[in-house]
Amino acid sequence: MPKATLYRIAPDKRERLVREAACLFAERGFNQTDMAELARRAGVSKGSIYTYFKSKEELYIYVCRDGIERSRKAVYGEMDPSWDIYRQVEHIFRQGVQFVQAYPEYLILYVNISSAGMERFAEQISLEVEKFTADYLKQVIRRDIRKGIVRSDVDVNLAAFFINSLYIVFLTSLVSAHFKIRMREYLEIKGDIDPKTIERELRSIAGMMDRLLRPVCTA
Amino acid sequence: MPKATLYRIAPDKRERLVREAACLFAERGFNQTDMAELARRAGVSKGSIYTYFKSKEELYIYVCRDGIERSRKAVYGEMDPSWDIYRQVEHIFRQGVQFVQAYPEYLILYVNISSAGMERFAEQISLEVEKFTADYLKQVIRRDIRKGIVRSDVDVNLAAFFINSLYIVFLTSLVSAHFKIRMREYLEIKGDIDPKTIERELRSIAGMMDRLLRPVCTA
Amino acid sequence: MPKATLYRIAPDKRERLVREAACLFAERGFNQTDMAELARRAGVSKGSIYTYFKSKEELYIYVCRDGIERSRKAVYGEMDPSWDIYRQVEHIFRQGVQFVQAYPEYLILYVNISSAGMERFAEQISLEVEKFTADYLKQVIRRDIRKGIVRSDVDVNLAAFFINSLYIVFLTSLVSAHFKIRMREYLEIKGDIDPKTIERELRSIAGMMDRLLRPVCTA
Amino acid sequence: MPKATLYRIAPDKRERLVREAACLFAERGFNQTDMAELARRAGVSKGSIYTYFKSKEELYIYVCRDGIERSRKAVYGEMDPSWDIYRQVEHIFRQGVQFVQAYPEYLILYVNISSAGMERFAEQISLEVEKFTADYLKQVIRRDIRKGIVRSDVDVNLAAFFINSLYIVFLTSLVSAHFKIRMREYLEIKGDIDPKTIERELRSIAGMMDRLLRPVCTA
DNA sequence: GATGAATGAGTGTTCATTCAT
DNA sequence: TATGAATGAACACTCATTCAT
Repeated sequence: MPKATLYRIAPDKRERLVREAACLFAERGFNQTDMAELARRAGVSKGSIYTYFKSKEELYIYVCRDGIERSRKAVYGEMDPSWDIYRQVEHIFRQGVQFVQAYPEYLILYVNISSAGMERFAEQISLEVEKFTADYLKQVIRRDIRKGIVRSDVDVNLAAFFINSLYIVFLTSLVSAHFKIRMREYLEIKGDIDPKTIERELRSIAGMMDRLLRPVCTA
Repeated sequence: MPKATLYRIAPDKRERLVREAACLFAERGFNQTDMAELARRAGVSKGSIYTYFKSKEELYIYVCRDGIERSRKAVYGEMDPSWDIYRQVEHIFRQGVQFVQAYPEYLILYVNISSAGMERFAEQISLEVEKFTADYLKQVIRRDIRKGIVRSDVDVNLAAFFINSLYIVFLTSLVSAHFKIRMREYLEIKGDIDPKTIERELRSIAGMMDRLLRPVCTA
Repeated sequence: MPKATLYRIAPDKRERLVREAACLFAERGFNQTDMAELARRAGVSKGSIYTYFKSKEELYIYVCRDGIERSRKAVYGEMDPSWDIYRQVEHIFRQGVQFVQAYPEYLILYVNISSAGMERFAEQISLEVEKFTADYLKQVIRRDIRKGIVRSDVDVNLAAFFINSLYIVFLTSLVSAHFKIRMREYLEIKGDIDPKTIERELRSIAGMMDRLLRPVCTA
Repeated sequence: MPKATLYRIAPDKRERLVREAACLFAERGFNQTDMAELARRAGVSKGSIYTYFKSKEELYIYVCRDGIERSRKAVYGEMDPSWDIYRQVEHIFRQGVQFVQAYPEYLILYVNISSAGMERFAEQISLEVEKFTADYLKQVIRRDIRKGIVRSDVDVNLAAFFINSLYIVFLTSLVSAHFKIRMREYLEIKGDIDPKTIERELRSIAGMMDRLLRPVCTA
């Protein structure tokens, strides 16, 4: 979707532009981001951006897709598909936390797609983000039902939906002002949300997964 | 925070303005909402709005708070506090669904507070929304632990956090373009998200609550 | 020119309105003065002002005229017309300084009539302010030429013009930001313009008057 | 202070903009000048103006400073510093008159800096205008005292102040509605203020200078 | 391919004045 | 007579996009 020109310029330059765009869009939101400011930050001219992308909208979509890819690589990249669902989910959460702390901008972009007036972006992007994770989780759950390590009466779709919902809320609580305040209130955290708290949450989420999916041990 | 004038005008007029504002803000987002269009829709002059509110921002905050109040009334209004947590949570979800279907704009406003560039609103509003629900849920859970109908090893804060997270994600899936697509993908819903599907989800959520909180029946 | 209503209200109220108007107009200028703010400061309603005056413009003119009258009373009120021109001019300057320090707003209003976009006010007010002083000075100078205490080759009109010019510039140097800076630069005044400096200037001006008007003493 | 862009555009375009701005600001005053109208008159777009200047205020200051420079060139440009103070002052007045008749807008801008609500401009501009003239006059007066052609008991600062005051009032009488009316009243001028009257005034002012500064010829 | 000057529609807010009560 | 809610034109400034160089 970006113009061919984008791929002809120095990779460094492209990377810088795309990264600055992600940060700026995440900082201000789509509408409030000024193409001139972006150009300045990225060290290119306003005109140049328009030789790479047809419009601000196209750039935005490109940046979002790029973010999805990066996060997927970070989260699923080093995962062994043979692990059981419990280990995989824990890995996903842990990698997600790490990615989000290094590159909060991409989660912010993800969250923004749900906000008012962003429907046109949702139409173009949402399905591609969600399909991958949904399919992935469902397939592992199904496999582990067959293996007998997930209860057989579990509704696979709902389980996947539920796992991912928690994932989203939890990660968003690390980047959005609102969700940070919310998490602090619920978990009665004073001061910063530190690694220890996060670790505790992660373990507790693992516990929940167990309670929900693991067949009851009947002696 | 709004000017005293707001309370001196005909209630009909005030209601219309505040309702139209909610809908328009939810439709377009804060920044993209044009005060002139709002005035037109509400049947008042642009100048008048500024005799009720100091600024667009103040109006926005007023509308958000008003929405919180309305939703609280709808959700908690007819609830009997003596019910057990399971019944109360079910009631909350059911009333939430109903409210959100009648007035989706207010949930959209809630969701928007998490988007980029809205941090200043989060600072003013988030705590007041979240505190109420957090406190409420925690207190009921605690009571029901004492009553022995909730497992005593449950982390109260995390349980409340978890219940509310699901509540938010589920309701948002009924109003946001992105979350609708996401839910349809996860739950493999073709066509509209109909009452039957919702009912099924609600029951399944109830099941989850049970599994998570109910003491294991050891014979 | 103001409406009859103005004279039917309590004198206190009228005085307060007219005084606040003078101060506010002097502070902000005609165009930047907000009738709502004036109403607030004067403790009356916006509507009321419009029952006393047809328009902001009419009020402005009224306030200017009122200021002229007040300054005239202050400057010429206690002057003995039988004094010679030298004594009278000194009295005028001295009283002018005093008035301007007590009520700087009126001189500011006077100065403003010369600014861009105020021509319509000049047309209504300038002549009435200037005529009085011009006539007065000329007549005293003429009388004192006849008395032989002013040189007979003096151009009466120019002398009056000159005296008044100095009067204006000197007094304006006590109230206008620009003219204060200017006077401080010329007279190398550090810090505030204090009574001592003013007194020195006044004496020096008296000296100038003498040198210009007094017949040369040929022994 | 203006943006670098201003110096990169065609000089014609810049000159036209700056001249139209001077005229319009002088016609309407700072606050009443509409940037859209200025753009129209200058034959550029509103947006363009903002690529040259950060704000209306910055443009105003630029125009004022530009006017000061132009007037200085016109008044002091062809003056021989070796002339005595009498000849120099006469030259200054004469050139001032000529400049003001060709470009009345710049004197109007100067006068406006003294009006209400313009204090922030005074703070930025007044000193730079006044310092030059003040220093210049004082230095020539001092030199001519040493030469014996100015009385040695003259207060140099006051003399400079006085000369410049007359200069301002006289020139302003040629451009401001109020001061025109005033001068006509004092000098009993019917109809226009024509070159003959001006010439008469100039000579009379020269006479005053003599009387004030020239050592009394004691035989 | 890169630049950055030019554009002009768009927007939040102000404010003199009116008029129903 | 007093009030203050209502009005809507006005206005500074922004910004995505274009295009000549």
